[in-house]
Amino acid sequence: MSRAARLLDLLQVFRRYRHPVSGAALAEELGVSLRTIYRDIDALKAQGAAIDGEAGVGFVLKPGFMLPPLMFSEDEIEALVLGSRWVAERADQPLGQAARNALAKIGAVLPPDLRAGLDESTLLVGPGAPLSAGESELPRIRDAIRRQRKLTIAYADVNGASTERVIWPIALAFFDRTRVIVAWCELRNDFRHFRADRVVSLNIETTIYPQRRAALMKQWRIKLGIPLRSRAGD
Amino acid sequence: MSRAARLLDLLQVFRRYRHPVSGAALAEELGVSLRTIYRDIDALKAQGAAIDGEAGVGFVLKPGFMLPPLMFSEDEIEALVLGSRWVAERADQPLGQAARNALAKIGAVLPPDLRAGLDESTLLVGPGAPLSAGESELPRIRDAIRRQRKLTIAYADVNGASTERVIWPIALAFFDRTRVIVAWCELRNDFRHFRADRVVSLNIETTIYPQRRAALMKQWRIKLGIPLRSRAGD
DNA sequence: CGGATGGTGACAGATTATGGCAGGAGTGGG
DNA sequence: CCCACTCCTGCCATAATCTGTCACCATCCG
Repeated sequence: MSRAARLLDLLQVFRRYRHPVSGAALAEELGVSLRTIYRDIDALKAQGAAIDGEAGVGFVLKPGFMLPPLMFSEDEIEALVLGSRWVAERADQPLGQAARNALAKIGAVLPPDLRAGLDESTLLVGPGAPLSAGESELPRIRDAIRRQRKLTIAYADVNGASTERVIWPIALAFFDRTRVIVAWCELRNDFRHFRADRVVSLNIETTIYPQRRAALMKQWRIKLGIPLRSRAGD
Repeated sequence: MSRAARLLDLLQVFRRYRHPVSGAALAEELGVSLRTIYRDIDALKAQGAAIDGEAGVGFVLKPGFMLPPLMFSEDEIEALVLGSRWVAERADQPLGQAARNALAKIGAVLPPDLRAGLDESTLLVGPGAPLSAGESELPRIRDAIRRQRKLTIAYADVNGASTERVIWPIALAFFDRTRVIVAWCELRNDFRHFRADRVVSLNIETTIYPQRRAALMKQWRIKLGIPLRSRAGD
């Protein structure tokens, strides 16, 4: 049996047992040495499996590795498809690809009658202006936001003069024609907004900025008087 | 990338494309040689995947599939949240609500660490122009499209002159500032686009229009020279 | 027919997987 | 405290595999 097959088997075994399983038991079940089991589990973890190993207990696959079946109303499906199409059309390439992947995954766990709605969806998104040259860095900007890393940018202001700044990026706002980075600016010691297309160069620092993003976000919202909005459930 | 990872990737690619994909395309997407793709597909088949290969056509993963898809990646969650926020901001009220509801359902099946990403998501959508008065009927228009019902509308053209028409609505296109109904117009006997904000009044007829929406859609796409787009990966 | 595409076999070289062993460290029970 | 059990890591030599390339055939389509 190939290793790839064994890894999938291993997942099935985990889904079968709900209780902790010892590595030795897995080794015997799969006909392979204990050392190999550890390596396989490493491999699965590397692919995002939430496998929990406790000394003296065993391994458990925490729920959430596989996508469970989902049920949506027709409106909800249309909303998801429309939103994903907009992302695919207007956001950066990796994010657009992610939108398509997400939709495909949802489609795979949808009951067949609803799945048709995914393909046939009748809500279209008009084409957007292509991202300008400077915006090829959007994926890295998103990465810096996510990991709360400082960013050194060369930024051309409205007059074309370029300044170099260290900023703490906390959000990325999508407008019809521009993308704007929301950040704390070390130069100004205040929140500032930077149009992504005016970012001339960009470097992600290794240092994490000294306040939590959520806290900064809250301050920013207060400063602008933006109520909590665009939340999942309100 | 390890082989096991690539096999899972391959499955996801198949889920994304719903149409036959050539081996060469897969090879390029996964950064591997064509021969290896054939070997990988063999491996997946050996594990029970129903992958159909036809000469001159390509490969398709038949929805009789296997393993449920993996959990969403961080990018995918961000894409879903961003898309839903856009819908909540720019589409009509019921659809926006549906977007939020869908997100809440997705949140319910997310493991805690990813769940946080859903709530804290840092991608924002700028406010859009509020829907104009005439667009309060968008939900009913969507309903007519979905159920393939004829629609009688009073439509103000660019000069303000109003005409009454019977149309067969097949899609609704979202632009930055306007929403446009794509329909077959009985008056003109051809496809026409109607700005939703110029629809003065609207009545959903009980009769289903005489051609299937999908067929009309195809004709419309051909007429406009729109390739199948907003689809996975092209 | 020609072009595109699926499918197979063979081979050499690169890469990876594997088992065994040694040792560390945390948990739970006596 | 000790002990049994377990997770976990590093190392290493050997075995297995994976991979790209090339050649060739089969099949479908216009």
